[in-house]
Amino acid sequence: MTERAADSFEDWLRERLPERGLRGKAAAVVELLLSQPRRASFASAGELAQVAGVNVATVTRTAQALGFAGWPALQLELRARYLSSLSAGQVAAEHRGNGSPSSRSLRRDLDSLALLNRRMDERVLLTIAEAVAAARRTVIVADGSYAAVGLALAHNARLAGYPVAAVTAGDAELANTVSTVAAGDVLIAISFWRLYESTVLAANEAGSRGARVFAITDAASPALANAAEEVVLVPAEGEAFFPSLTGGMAVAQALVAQLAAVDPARTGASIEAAEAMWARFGLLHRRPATP
Amino acid sequence: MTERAADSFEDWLRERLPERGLRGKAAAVVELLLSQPRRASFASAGELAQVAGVNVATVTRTAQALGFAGWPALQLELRARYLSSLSAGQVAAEHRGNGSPSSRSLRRDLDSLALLNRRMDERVLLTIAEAVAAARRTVIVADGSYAAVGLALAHNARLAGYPVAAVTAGDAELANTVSTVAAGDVLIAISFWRLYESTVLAANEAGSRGARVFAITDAASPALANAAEEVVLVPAEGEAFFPSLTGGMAVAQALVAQLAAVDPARTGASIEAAEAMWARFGLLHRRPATP
DNA sequence: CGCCTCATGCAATGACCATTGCATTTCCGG
DNA sequence: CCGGAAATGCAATGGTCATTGCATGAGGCG
Repeated sequence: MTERAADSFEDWLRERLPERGLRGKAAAVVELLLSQPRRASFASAGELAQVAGVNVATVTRTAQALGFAGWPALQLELRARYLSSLSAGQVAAEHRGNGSPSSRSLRRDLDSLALLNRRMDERVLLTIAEAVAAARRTVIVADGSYAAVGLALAHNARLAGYPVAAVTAGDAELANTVSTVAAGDVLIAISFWRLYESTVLAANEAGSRGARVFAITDAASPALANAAEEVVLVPAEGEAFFPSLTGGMAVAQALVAQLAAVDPARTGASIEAAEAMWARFGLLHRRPATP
Repeated sequence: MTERAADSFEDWLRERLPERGLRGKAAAVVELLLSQPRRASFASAGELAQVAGVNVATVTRTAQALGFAGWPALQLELRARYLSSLSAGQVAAEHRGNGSPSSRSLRRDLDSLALLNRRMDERVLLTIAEAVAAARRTVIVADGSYAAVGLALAHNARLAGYPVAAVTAGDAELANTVSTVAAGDVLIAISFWRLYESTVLAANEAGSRGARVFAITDAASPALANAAEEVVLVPAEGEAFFPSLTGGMAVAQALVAQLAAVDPARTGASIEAAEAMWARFGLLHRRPATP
């Protein structure tokens, strides 16, 4: 979907909300429709319910709260909007495979990354990179399967020469870490699909202690958006049950590239030091000479 | 669909026809798939049958004649191709950003992922997924920044219901783990850019103990290729100093998608158990009502 | 024209779908 | 804290789905 189309789609959907709003589970369904429009276009109410962690009846009732007779009626509208947001291509994609789950997964990740490229406001990435570069230290909060993105970001940011640590090992460590956060620090909260309570608490706590807070997420969760100075939205719609971390990893990669450009001399020196250490410890396998 | 995309789609479909061809009604179904790809992407077999003037059983049997298990399997492939044909032009046509490091990084990751989609031999992913599903247990070796990919793969494979562990914390732990590897196990070595000596040793050792060894890497390293039954090549060229893990993450995602399809009942039960546990521990944030 | 093979329709079957009434849970306001 | 209203889950229900065995029809060949 194009950026303008996405705004229009979201505006349209939010206009249909009842005046008193929606509570917990129904709101989760709406967020899922917004963050996974492709799935919403095809999936059964049962599948949507499973992904959103609600009962199938709630999907039906949410559709009705939005002014439709039921799920099929809502889905028809969602599908039409989703398809019309895709423009007719002028260049054929090269199609591979026979529709296996793995090839579908790769294709979906490609689509998500294309969307990410179109949507990304690089000033936000620049803001975050500069905040990290200027920070006393940076804490990245990421748990469960999101930990991978947090770890990669922290590891490479450290290689780039900055004091960045990822907290991925549970609530106790997170609480201990956040209790030391102060003004001058940066906290980056990474959360896709389902939002951990502890992540929200950490973001709010860090903010109230004067740290700058940023979020990398796949849905416009008000709880996290309220806590964060900037939010990076990343498509994370995956094949089957699992959200895809490919877009998140690409954002982590982009952030580090931007961070490395803030002070090239500092980053260069840090990398040289790391390389010297690798050589001293004999960590790397000697590649045979190219034939 | 564009003319060239239609030719490719049509070529693909006609290649799947049985050698002796199709007669009357089945041929009408195929013509309908070609002439109304959007309907083919969404409609039930019953609706297609009605439009084509055939019995619903003929739709199923035509799908089977084309090499699919049934209508849903064929439709999934048709849908993926139809959507790709709509969005592919966007992948190729739109270029964003003014050359900042972050936008160059995102762009490069998109190109890498497009390359990965074109090159990927999905039979290799299927082989690995089936090996993991049949294994006594699976060990993923990934260190340094590659740890992120290993952790994500292990975490999601466990969610899918399989005994998979990642070793990411250094040589001592790796040695201890490999010393327990035996026939019936699987070892997946993940290594990009620079190849850790310990990774090569672990792969060789596991192989000599009778385990099946697979590698996910960005270069055709003879040392690792010799040790591995199959090698998945992933473009990992990143912006600036750092290799990009985006392609690696996409492959991990694809593997888990394939793994989840090996025994859907097992994976479904595992996910249900995990969800019940999340609910019991009150881990997930309740989203507030949307205003 | 007759025979044989393959294609196709009919109908039974099991699975999944969406909806809704009732009971329970949750949230908000006093 | 309590009560009431709304949200939500459970389960029953009727409908639609896709598949497949059996019977019949169609087409091709001798």
